[in-house]
Amino acid sequence: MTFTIQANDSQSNARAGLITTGHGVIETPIFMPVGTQGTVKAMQMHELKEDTRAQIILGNTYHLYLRPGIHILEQAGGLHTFNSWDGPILTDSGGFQVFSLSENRKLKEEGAEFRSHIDGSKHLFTPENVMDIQRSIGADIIMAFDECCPGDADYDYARKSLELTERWLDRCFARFNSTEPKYGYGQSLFPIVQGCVYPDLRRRAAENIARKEADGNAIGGLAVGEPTEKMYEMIEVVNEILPKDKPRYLMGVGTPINLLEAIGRGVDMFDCIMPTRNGRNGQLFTEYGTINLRNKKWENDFSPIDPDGTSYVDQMYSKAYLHHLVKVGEYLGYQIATLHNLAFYLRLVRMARQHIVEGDYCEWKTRMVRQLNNRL
RNA sequence: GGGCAGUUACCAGAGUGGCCAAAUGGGGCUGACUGUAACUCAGCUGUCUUUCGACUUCGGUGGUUCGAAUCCAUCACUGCCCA
Repeated sequence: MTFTIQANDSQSNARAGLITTGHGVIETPIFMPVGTQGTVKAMQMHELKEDTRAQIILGNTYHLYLRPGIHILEQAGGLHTFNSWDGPILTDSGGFQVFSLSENRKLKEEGAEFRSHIDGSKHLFTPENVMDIQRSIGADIIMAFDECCPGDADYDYARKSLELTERWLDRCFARFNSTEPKYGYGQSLFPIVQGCVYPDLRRRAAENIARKEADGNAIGGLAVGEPTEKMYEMIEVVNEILPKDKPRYLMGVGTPINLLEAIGRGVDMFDCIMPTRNGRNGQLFTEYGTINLRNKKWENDFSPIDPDGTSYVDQMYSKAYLHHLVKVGEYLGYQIATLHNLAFYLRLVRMARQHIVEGDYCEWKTRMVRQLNNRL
């Protein structure tokens, strides 16, 4: 995997670049749709590729390990052939499930012991087997196994959590470096900066990770309950230290405004469930603010879903029709809303990229943030 | 014509003397959702009031009772059964 920077913004830390993987090139900054269980919910692969113009999607180690199971993915020849997505894939390590399934797990030095949310069965995730599993899934970018520390953790907890994550990281690299890809194309391991909202912990974590000289670096443990300003502050602290010539991935973030703010602070990659889940729950994102489709006000608004939208659904269907589909719970409603939202997120990062290249990113961002804040 | 069962809020439906403005679903309105245990979750849904609270309700009317959605009488309507 290689990363080349094509343009730097003169007024901010924003940059436009190209990531080259075994499954093609990614133009950054980029948003990566989340496809936890081997599918971006409600989306066909051709819709992802042609209509939302996604360039890379996510999968999740924890979910894919439970179902369909690693042996099936190996028999299939990896996730790409299994799900028919021929572009790049990134897998999360299960570190986020250490956080979100915290009632069903036990942390130990060796790893995290989980109870399956499906059948209650016990499983142990270690840095080593998480690397092996991600080798078997065959993602182009695989993530270190970490503890995603809650945003409101106290300093002592955050420090201990970070120390564990750092010990796990060394074991991740040891395993990763002593194993080979299984399907004939390269894989890259991204370490994850933790440290909660404490600048000194974040700095220490970033310095440690910078020394690993990984193909790319991730910032985790943000947007997990801390104030947004803290998140921005932590991104600044960390990006001072993380190598400038490697892609930076802000995990799990976020709102359209979060993306623009983070891009301005030097982040290149994002993923978030927001466009997909919120879409299924009736929220649309547009350049002029968010729309709650369930609201009565849309029942007789026959204007297009998004006159500025680039996906065909934006012009084809009216807000009133989509309001109806969402209200009655029709599958098509979830599909249209998801497609629109993903297309919007991808268009947003393309616009960001273009303004970085053209050199007016900051002015554009200021204008956009004001609009995006609206509630329509 | 006779018998039986029933009539509760937008709908369905519980409640059969005080703990009832009345369970629970659905529907409606609003909100939440940030590396997906999420097509999920939360709040509100008689009237007035920000809250406390006040007021008006359980087919109609009239009773019994300190007190009635709940008991009695009667009328109306609905369903089923027998002629």
